[in-house]
Amino acid sequence: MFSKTCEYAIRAMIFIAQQSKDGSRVGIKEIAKGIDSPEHFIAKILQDLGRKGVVQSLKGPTGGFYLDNSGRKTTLATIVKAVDGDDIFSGCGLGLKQCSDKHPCPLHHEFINIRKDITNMLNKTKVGDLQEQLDKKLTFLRRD
Amino acid sequence: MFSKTCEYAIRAMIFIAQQSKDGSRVGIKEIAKGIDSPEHFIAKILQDLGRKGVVQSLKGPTGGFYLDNSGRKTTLATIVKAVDGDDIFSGCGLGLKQCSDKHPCPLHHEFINIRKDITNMLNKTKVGDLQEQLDKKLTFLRRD
DNA sequence: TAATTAAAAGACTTTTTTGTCTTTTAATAA
DNA sequence: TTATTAAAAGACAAAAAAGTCTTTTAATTA
Ligand code: FES
Ligand code: FES
Repeated sequence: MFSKTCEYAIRAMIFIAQQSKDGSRVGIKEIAKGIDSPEHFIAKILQDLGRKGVVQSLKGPTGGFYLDNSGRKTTLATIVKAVDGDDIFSGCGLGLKQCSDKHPCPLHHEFINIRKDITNMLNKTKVGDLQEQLDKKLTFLRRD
Repeated sequence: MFSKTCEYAIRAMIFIAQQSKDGSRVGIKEIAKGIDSPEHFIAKILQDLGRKGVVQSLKGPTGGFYLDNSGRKTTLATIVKAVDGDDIFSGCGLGLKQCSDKHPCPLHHEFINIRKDITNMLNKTKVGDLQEQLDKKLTFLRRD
């Protein structure tokens, strides 16, 4: 469904939302442990998201990654688009060069319903909402 | 959603169902042209599906790939499982080592609905059904 | 201001996926 | 039964994804 990069990105964003809700920042090492990802790999992913304005960061002592209140309203769709592009939102399920109602592949009519559900889900789900459930220990970002 | 290999496999299966419905066989070159895929690549994919009993073939002159009436009832789920494994049917959407109701990731409750829709769709859709729509020129396997 | 801290940047490696090419095997037809 | 045809098999190669390591830059703190 999503690339490994994108899975890590989403998990990291939720973790950062949680750890920085009091206005503090969280470092790469803590993030990597918190979501069980390779440290340098998630660093690169977050740098990329930083350049795109999806996450915020600060260097130096007491530095790290954080999300402000508006960042916590970021939708999963924003993250997925930034990392994986918009293939999942508009690409053909059977790999035709483009998806089209006028020139549909055999799976088109079934597929666009599912694609719409995925799109709706990603558009409506905000990082902050997921973080709240995490706070209540209702969900988890790693398997211990 | 699916790997390139799996996309080609599904398109090839539908094409073979169409071209062999009169009891004849269709060669690799024709299949590659018909679905716009690399010739040697789809050959390997179909050999693999052949070994797994998902498609039938015959060597020599007048040889090629074909599907009998029972093969035409093959579901997309069978093809997807044979090629991509069952990640899409049971894997965690955020990449946790395993998906579980007891230890759900933040996306779990939203994700299992979509996964169920995908599973239902793949289980109910048969190669022969898709081939019929193709015959009526309602759908296409390539973009010209 | 100098030392320290932590992200940013970028080069590099490994693994997986995707794609290509050549040789072998098995079927048919002359 | 020999020549021909087409899939099977398997070795390679290229590209993309995933992961690692080192150096640089920009903050903070002493
Ligand atoms: S054309 Fe394939 S999903 Fe739309
Ligand atoms: S645990 Fe992630 S989808 Fe079920």
